[in-house]
Amino acid sequence: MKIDRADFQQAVYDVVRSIPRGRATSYGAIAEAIGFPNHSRLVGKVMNGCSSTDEHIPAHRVVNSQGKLVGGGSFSTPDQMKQLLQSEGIEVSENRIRNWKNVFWNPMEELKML
DNA sequence: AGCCTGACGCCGC
DNA sequence: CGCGGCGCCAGGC
Repeated sequence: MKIDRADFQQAVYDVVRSIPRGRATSYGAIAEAIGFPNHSRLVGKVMNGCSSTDEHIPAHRVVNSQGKLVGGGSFSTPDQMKQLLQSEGIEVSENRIRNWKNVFWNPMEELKML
């Protein structure tokens, strides 16, 4: 099944905007939540363009499955992502979220019942 | 159409 | 625990 760019992008934004402050999720989790388990990379692609949109997307709350802050390159500075997370109370050490297990926010658990 | 790349993820070493 | 390989799919050349 082919994926509609706009639809996929919208779905991703919708999920990301639903991420509570002080929490974070992963690309794979988002992809799974919107029904495309194998499209984690596309989620990343979409997030790459998040800066190009007017929607205020908390892109900094999206990291990889290890809780690592990959993607800092799309921010003003690589540390921007880290700073934003820390300002929300998320502890980050060396480009990595501490307590990732606890900080992780599963979109499926929160959105599947909608 | 073929080839390379990428904000990923998992498994092996 | 870091590194590398492979799978994944869409997009740019």
